[in-house]
Amino acid sequence: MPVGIDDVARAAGVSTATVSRALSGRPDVSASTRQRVQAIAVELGYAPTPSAVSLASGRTRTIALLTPWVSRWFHSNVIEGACRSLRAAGFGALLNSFEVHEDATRPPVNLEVLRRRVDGVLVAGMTMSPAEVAMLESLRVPLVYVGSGPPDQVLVHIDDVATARRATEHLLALGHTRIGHISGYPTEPTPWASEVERATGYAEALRAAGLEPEPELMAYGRFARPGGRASAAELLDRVPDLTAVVADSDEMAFGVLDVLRERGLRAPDDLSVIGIDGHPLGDLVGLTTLAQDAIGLGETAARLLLEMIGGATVERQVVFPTTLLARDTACAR
Amino acid sequence: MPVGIDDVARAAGVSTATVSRALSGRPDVSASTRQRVQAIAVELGYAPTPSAVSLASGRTRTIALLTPWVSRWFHSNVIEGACRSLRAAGFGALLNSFEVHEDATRPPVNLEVLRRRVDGVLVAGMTMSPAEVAMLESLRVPLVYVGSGPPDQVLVHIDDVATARRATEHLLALGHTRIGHISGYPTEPTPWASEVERATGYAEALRAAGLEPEPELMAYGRFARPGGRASAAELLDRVPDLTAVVADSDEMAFGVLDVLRERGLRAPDDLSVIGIDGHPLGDLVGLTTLAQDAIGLGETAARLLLEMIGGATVERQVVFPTTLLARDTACAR
DNA sequence: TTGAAAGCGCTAACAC
DNA sequence: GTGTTAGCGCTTTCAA
Repeated sequence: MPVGIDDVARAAGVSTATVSRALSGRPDVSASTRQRVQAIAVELGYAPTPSAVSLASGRTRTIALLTPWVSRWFHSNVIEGACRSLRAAGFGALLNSFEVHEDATRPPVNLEVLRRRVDGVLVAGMTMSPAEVAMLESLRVPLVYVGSGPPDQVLVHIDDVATARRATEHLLALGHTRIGHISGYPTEPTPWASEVERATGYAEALRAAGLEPEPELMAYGRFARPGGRASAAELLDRVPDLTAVVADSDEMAFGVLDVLRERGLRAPDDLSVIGIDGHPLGDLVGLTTLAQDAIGLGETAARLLLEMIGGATVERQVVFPTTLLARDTACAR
Repeated sequence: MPVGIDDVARAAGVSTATVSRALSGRPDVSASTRQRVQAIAVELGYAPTPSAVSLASGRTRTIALLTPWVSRWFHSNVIEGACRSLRAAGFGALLNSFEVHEDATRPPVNLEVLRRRVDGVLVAGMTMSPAEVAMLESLRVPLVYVGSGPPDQVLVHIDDVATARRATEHLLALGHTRIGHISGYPTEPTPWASEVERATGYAEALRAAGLEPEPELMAYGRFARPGGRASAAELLDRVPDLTAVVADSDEMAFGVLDVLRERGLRAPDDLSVIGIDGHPLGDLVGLTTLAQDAIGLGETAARLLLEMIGGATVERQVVFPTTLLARDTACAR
């Protein structure tokens, strides 16, 4: 029942080798033969068996999408964007998501499952340990990182240092001087993790304004709303004269607003809040934020990956701009 | 460099067949041989080549995830849940998302790309045309639908009729009599589409209260916020005595709130609003809604699919409950 | 430009 | 319980 390459070959009166060449668009086939073979393939409803193609050619027309979550705003949008590019190229995406514990430790990801299974890997919003990076590289397939990644790798991202600096400067310009920072994970040792870079940007802005970043102004919200809430509560309790806060993600900023509501406080009157992301629902609460184009990041990253798979050399870093959406949650002191 | 099955066979002093049997856990191998082979496989870092396994066995240990979007709340959570089950079973997910046009017409999905590529298919929050359903069935692999699907298929979902009825009843109980309904796509002909069922539930509730559902009370928001906004504007303009509205999704309800804000109106004072979904950010605006467990739906659906792939027969329908989250956007007339 | 034939790395009858 | 062997359905040299 399933029609194979030799059914096509027989019907076309050529060898299977010629069918293979004709259908995969290789140059050394006469135009007339190619047309005939293509017509017959369509007529017979022939489609190559992926595993046979992979086994024989070593190519899979599939890439791996590595991500810690799929339902968070950043990640789902990066995936959405990546799918767009992949679809256009007829590539599939093998979704690999990982259990992330509250303390940021994931079970060391077993990337062996990817070996010989994909033509490339897209790492989305995930800080890999050096061991994992090494493992990935041993796959010997093109690699693209989205959001953050080792500096010597192909990376599509925003400028995290500049973005956090800008967020902080926005608050400084409004006259705030006691500004908290809600970061990701407290123990993240990877220097290129976005939270580490954002902390740098925050500190740079403060210093440029003649202020010293103090440990008591730092809290860690693990990029999610509950963490944002806990961090805000912590900062509010610890720093009585706190007037503003920079959250490394909008979801954490929502958590900050939760605490304010619970305590009968209001943004921006009692606390100015600025987030990073441009979550589409931020406007529901008038969240001031620095917006990034996560879909665009994913789309671009997948496109680069496909080019690399095609043998091209691509620019090492693509930096996306960030847009200030000045809304209601930040105001002058 | 890549270690193959015969490297293991040689090192263990057995045949490749035995290695295959030992490693894939088949019964007819002596315990001692199995242990030895396993130890050597680990030592050598052997992992079977997926395409070779698939080609020889016909199994892929991969399922297809069909979804129109990945960044929408419902879909990303279903996917997240499905990934959890799949990960536990060592299965991969091939993500297939589709371009959906504003008018709900998608390019007829070419599911040929799935043939021989997956062991099963999970259809998430996507109304398939009869032709697509037929195509899917011709794949001859287990199929599970999440959200909505043909009644004779395995389906994991909420009771859409009952949920919409309950939402409408909630408003009726508050004294509302002019209640609008913001549905999905205006031209959806598939009887089992959630929006069709929800429209039924809405109508049932009205009739039970002695009211007649009127066409002028219906609008179509395509399940997204912009559509919800347009629908609300339309209803508000068309029905001067409108006092409440049921939105088929929380994202559309957010759009309704947008319009109210733009017009200087407020919920629930000027219009009571109730959504369906339980979007985690609904509480930011106090959205009253009927919540469903999208992650649970995905997790369960994937689990069922895996069981079916394993040869088991599973219950045809799994119906998840829905929870009323009575918050601020709905009040007595 | 085309064909013949040797694999790609594994599984599954079948035989022992 | 284990080995032998014939494929699985393609791609890709190599010859012609």
